[in-house]
Amino acid sequence: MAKQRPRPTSADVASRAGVSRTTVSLVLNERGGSIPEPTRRRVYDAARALGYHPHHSARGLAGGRTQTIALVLRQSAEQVAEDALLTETLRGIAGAARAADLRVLIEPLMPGEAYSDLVRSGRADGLVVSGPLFDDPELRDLVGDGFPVVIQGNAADVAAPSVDVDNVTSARTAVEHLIDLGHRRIACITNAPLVYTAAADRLEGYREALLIGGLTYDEALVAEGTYDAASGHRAAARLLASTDFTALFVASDVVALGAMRGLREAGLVIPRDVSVVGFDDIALAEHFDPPLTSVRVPARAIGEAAGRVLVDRIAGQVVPVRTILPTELVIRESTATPAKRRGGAEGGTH
Amino acid sequence: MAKQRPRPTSADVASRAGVSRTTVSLVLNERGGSIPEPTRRRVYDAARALGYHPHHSARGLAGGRTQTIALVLRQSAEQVAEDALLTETLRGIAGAARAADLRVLIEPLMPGEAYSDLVRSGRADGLVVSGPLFDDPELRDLVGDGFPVVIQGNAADVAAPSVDVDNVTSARTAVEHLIDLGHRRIACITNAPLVYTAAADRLEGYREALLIGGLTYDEALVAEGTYDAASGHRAAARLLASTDFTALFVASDVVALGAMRGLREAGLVIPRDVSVVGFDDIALAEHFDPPLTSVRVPARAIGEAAGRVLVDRIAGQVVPVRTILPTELVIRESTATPAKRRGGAEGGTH
DNA sequence: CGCCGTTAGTAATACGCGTTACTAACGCGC
DNA sequence: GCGCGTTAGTAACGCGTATTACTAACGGCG
Repeated sequence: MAKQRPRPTSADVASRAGVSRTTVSLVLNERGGSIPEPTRRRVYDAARALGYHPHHSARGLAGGRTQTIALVLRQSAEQVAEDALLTETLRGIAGAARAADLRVLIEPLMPGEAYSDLVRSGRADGLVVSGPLFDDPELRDLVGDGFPVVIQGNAADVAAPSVDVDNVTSARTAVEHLIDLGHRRIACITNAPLVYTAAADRLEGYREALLIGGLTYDEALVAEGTYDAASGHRAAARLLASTDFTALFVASDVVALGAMRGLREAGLVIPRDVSVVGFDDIALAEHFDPPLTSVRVPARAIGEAAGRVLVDRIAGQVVPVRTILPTELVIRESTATPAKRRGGAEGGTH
Repeated sequence: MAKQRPRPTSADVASRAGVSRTTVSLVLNERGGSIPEPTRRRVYDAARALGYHPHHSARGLAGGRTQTIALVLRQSAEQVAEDALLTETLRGIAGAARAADLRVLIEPLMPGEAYSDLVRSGRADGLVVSGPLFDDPELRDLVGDGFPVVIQGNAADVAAPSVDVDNVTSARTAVEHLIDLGHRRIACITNAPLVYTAAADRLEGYREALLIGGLTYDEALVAEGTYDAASGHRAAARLLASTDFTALFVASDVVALGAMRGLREAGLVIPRDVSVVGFDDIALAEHFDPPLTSVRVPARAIGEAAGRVLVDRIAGQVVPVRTILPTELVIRESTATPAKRRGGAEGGTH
């Protein structure tokens, strides 16, 4: 086995085509504007005949480019595991990268771990950083040094281009839908601890909707979820134990599924007793029981946009500082007008 | 901005430490067994002081190694999108790679697209190929040439080491659970078209269980799913329209969710009227309504094992041809003993 | 018609940077 | 004083790309 044929080099192609290595390089990189068709063809033919593929490392060494971008996952393991949209985003990035003949490296990076090896060793030409960042001085330095970085999510205080949805407005729209239906006691379960900007933003949207709707924000109606369905289950139980409400906004479909289970276990029927709105519109949301009203986040498009912005940035072009993609509230059967009072003290203004 | 300090090279480290580049290389790669501690320390100190990171491309060019493995996703876009376990597997691979100081490149490869660029350009030292392969001559050639490849899934006719679960036995166990509960009319919805070995194997497990249980295999009880929940929904509707059954084995949790919805829409209650068993045990399965009995597939462990085998293979060690990881049937509330016949033909009309 | 400035087309060469033979110097034991 | 092991240095190598250099053909002009 292991034929180990010795990799054709550009010199092999050159001699077979009867030209110099320079010409081979120029032709194959489509840079030799002045090279006539016949020569070109000879080079292509020779390359194909030999099965020549330029040696990636050599090319990287010579050109200072690795044709690689890295997707840095700055989230805990559990968080990634629950991120139903990550695969889609990844595909989007890969697609955009592929269009520019780049490839994608995955770099899970626990908080505290450094980017330096990845970047300083010249392994990637640019970074898509996914996930929240409280304060990330190393990342800021990187950006300050002019290294191409795109943030997928809220850029916070880092001066890099970002791609995201408008979490505040999206959440507001979702909650406004509940208000429009006539709900007055609307609870909220966050998708993550509030140190994460996405979570904070969605909660802010919830507040804004209440404000606009003339309702008062009540801390007792807010519970914290942590990425997974189990946390939604717990949060729902907590809320049910301490207060009552006719609608529930959960800032993540995954968490919402757990919450729905919690409601059911309390004997409540969705949407008769409680309406539920989720966030993300994961593929499964449509098949929940009942199908979940949710905010559709265009994960694939986010990935594509992030990839494209990074590619452009690497190419030295001017790129938008901020790319905000639209969301859409998908209304399904988990939301309805509140049931007529079943005679209880329902708190708040009637 | 863009300070553009000019990357320290090994020569910089060498001169700062007062040694030669050779010594730097030996020390930093921990290969110079004969270099005394003081020299070693000087090199380390100099490297740290300068923030030296060996240039990846240069290293690859010199050493013929790229310290990179590629995860080749040989599935359609939709399939990947629905693969709830992919993220976990990816993390497993990344973990194993990291432990050997390798990184992971993602390569979505539509059927028909070639590996050659990736491999012949020396971009990766090895491949984890995920997803089914009907007949893949190029992959076979690669393996024949001695290129390190690990198959995640059923290796089929390719002579590369593989990592997988035993789909046949796992499915059999799941269906046996239904039989043990007393079910006699057990339907099946596949997770994918049967050209995929995993799908075929799971169906085979279903058949075996019936056989062992003394039941006859009835084609009318089998419907084909295609990765997503919607297909499960359709398949369930089809089954309900043409036959009746008291239990349903769905070879994918995602598909099962759709099927459950279909059952519900037909007015059936799970598990009272129909028991359902899924496959994969995705994180959400526990929160379905009712919580879904399912076969737990250790996705993370599969990824880790695949990564580890590949790493060892690249290092030239002898690796197991086949690694089969155990599954576990997780029994939840979606399965129960069949209801006493409520008066005759159950065919959806009660 | 011959010379010169161009330009097109291709070649020669240097370079990027770490690794790895191979080589040399050094100190030690015998 | 010789041989050996230890320790460090020299030089070549891997392979493409960028830059500079050169050659031949071509057009214009005197």
